[in-house]
Order: sequence, then C-alpha cells, then structure tokens
Amino acid sequence: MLRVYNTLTQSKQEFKPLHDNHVGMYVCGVTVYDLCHIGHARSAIVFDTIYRYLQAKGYDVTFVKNFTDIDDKIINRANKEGLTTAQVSEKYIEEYYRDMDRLGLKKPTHEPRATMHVQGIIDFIKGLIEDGYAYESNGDIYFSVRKFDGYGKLSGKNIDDLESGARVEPGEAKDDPLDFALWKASKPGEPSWDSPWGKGRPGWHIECSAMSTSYLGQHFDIHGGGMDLIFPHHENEIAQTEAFTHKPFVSYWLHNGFVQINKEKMSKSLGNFFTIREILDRYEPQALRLFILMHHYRSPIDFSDQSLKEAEKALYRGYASLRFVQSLPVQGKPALSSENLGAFMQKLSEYEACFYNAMDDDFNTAGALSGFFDLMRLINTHFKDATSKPDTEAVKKLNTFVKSAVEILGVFDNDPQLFLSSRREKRLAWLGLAAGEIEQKIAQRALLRKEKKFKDADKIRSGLLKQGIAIMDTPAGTVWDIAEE
RNA sequence: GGCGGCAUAGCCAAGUGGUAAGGCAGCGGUCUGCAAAACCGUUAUCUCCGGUUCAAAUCCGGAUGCCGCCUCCA
Repeated sequence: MLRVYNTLTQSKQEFKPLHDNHVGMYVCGVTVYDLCHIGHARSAIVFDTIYRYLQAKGYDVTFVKNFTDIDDKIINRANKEGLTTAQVSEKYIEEYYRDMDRLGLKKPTHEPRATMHVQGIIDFIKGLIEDGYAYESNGDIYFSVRKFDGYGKLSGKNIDDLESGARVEPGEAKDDPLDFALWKASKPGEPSWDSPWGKGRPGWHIECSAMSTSYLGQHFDIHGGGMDLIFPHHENEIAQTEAFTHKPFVSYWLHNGFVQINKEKMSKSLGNFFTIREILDRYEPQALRLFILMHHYRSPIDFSDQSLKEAEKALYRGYASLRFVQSLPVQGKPALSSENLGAFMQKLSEYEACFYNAMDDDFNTAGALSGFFDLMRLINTHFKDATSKPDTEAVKKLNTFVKSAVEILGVFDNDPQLFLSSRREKRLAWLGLAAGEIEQKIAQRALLRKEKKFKDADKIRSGLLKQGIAIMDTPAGTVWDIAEE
C-alpha cells in the first residue's frame, strides 16, 4: 500500500487515485530565462522517480509538467540581450532538455507552455470575474483573496497575519494588498495577447490552473513542486481553481525540499548556485541522481564535492557488482549448494521487500537503496569469483528484481560493462594514457613475477598507481582500472 | 512578529512505540608473494531536561542550536 505525505493535511495518507487505475499528476516546471541549477535538478529527479514508481505500481499515469515561457524575468532577459521573449524561452527550453536528458528524465506525457494556453487562461479568468472572485483595475485583473473561503489552507497561514507583509508593486491598484494578478495589462513593447480587458499577458499562478485542469480535469490526484512554491503559488492556484470549479482541486500535494550550500538555500538571489551542466562536467550524471535519491525527497540536502564523490564511488561499486551478474558463465556445474541457494533466495526476498516497502512509504528512496546495496553485497558474496554456472532460478529472480529496481531509480540502468568501460576510457583520455601502454607494463610485470622478482614487479605497480592506474591480480589474471582518489 | 521543519556514529543518511538500514571513511581479519578488489568482523543508545508507557530515537512539555516560508524562486 502506497502512502504519501500530503502537504495539505500535513500527514501521510494512503494513496487512492480518483479514477481506478489512472493517476493525473501535475508538476510545476521551470521559468525558462536561464540555465537550470542543481535545485531544479533535484525537483526534476524527485518527481521523475515518483512518476517511475507510480508506473511500476501499474498505474496509468498522465504526467504534465509545464514551461513558464512568459514572465517578467523572461522579458527582462530579452531586453537585456536584444532578443524577443520567444527567442529567450526557446533557447532555454533547449538548454533545459540538454541537461535533463543527461539526468535520465523520462518524458512527461505533456509539457505545455503558458503561451500556448492563453485562450484557456482568458476563459478561466472570465469565469472568475462572472462569479465575482476577480475584478478589473486599469486593465489588470486581480483575484479577491478574501472572497475565497479557505485561503491559507495549504500553507497553514492565517489571512490576517499575511496582511501586514503583503507587497504592492508601484502602479498596482488592488482592492486589497493580498490580491494577486491573474492578468497584467502590457506595457508598450511587451509581448501581449488580446483579451476582453485589452492587450495583456497572464499572471504567473493562473497558467498552472488553466493548464493542469485542461489536461487532467478539474479535480486530479497529484500536484508537485518545490517547497518554496507552497506559498504563494500553490495557495493561489487552489484559491482560483476552487473558486472557478467549486470542486476540490488536488487530492495530494507533494513538495520536495531544497538543495543547500553550507546549510543555506541554494538560490539565484543568494548567488550560491551551481548549474546542472557545470556539475555534470565534473561528475557522472547518475552520481548526481544517486546522491539525490540517497536522501529523502522532503529533507533539505547539503550539496558538496565530498558528497558527490561519495555518491560516485557508490555508483561504481554498484555497477561493478552488476557486472559480475552480467558475466556469469552459462554452463558448468551449479555454483550454489542447495542450502546456499535457500539462503540466497531468502535474502533476495528480504532485500526486495525492503526496497518496495520503503518506496511505498512516501517514496523513501534512501531506504530503498539500502535494500539495493544489500543486494550488491549478496551478489559479490556469491558471484564475484563464480566460475561455475549459478542456479537458473536464482539468477532469474535476481535479474527480475534488479531490472525493476533500476528502472524505478533511473540509476544503475546502463549496461554495466559498457558503463564501466566508457568511464575507463574517459578517465584514461583525461590522464593522457593509452591502454596498450598499460597492458605492456602489466605483461612485463607478469614476467618478473614469474621469476619471483617481486621488487621489480612492485615498482611497475607503484609506477602505474602514481599515474592513476590500479591493478588487481585475480585468479583469471591481472586486470587494471582507474584508481579512485 | 506569524507559520513550518530539522538535530541519529568521523562524515552523509534511513528509521515515528518494542532495544538503531545503507553509503563514504577508519580499524582488525580472510584472500594475496605483497597489494588491490571482494568478503567477514568492528565503530552510536539517537542535542539537553522533564513527562506518558511494561517499553520511546520514535508520543507530550520545555530548553538550546540550525534552517525554511511569510517577496521572484525547484
């Protein structure tokens, strides 16, 4: 049974979709005016994993993730660079895909853009005005927050406490400082759309209401985003949507925690951020993904080089274990005695249960990974030096679990042999070494070892290690790899 | 000021009533000519104080520290 933490009720609840096997999920995407940073990566990875897990549970998921492609920041950027807003958003949507593809994100079902839904937004606003929830003022349209009963229910805020802190932009003519813009009259030179209230453009919050309900219906299952969106963005979405539809909007609100640097929120305004690509230039994309999944999605995570290096080591170790499974002989006598087989199967079931129970408990990927790493140890114990054919039943069960787990995690899902060898080649090129050179030295060393000239043999080994190459003598001969730092 | 979260081994981090997963690092051992890798063993009573309970890291109250939201933000 899947349980999820719902921000709305501030508690874990059993997950029950509205329409039997179908799940509608909407996640707030990015405003495309700049490169994405690690915080965006976390949100994307978290909800990608949730999407994958819901599918693995057999749900038919409609996953909608938007692009905000019209907004003050985009207009500013366009002015600064002498481009149109469309050119700016187009450029950063491309950059977004370049990053997200490297992170192994599955394509959502729909990725709508606000500018493609302006008519729906206008219709939405019209309805709100007709019902008396919104009003016009100098070509702007505002939502009357006090007219909506229940404002503050998501963020746990009291409407009267908010009053004092509310901000009014110069030139705004709101009836109440808490009211927020649904539609903004355009200034000269700004992109605009025709509307019953003159030329203008959508406010931020309304696009998500219009797009989510258009794809998923007026009441759908999951709405997600970063914790900073709880207020005011999601609070406003609830107000305007429920005012419009007179129905509950979303069943489960899911929010991911922040990425921090030295215990401080990573953000544009603080300037303490890393873009996704500068990190991916230095670390394996799957290491970043693994790092994020080793923490619960609602907790803050502190980002550091050390953490990424640790995740990378764990990543390689996992792939190395999976490579053993891949290279098992298919013939020969059975590798496991019957009592070993029994113990093996029992542990396998145990780790599998650990994995799925953790995922069922509010997508606890960190807990699930413990089952997965336990499994890696089990593989190393039983198969590392396997020269005989392992039990077919055991391998089959093992493969089934591994395949399903890596599909859910989006980590360890490459071909282990290819992953490790391509990594080896990359690092080799970076070190400026050639494989042939290394193998030659290993052959030299083998001769010396045969002659028991261990001192000279060890010299070759330590020389290679200084160059960043580690060698290992195995029953099957000497193998080499890039030495870890 | 209002609202919310967090505090678990050297570091990172799961665990929300029955005597502490996992990752990284360390130490001891097996293997090895010696190593490496792998495996085995080992490393915490859960910030502090008080309370509830047969039983609490886990519930309640208080203290201290850190963080987030209340303004654009994943």
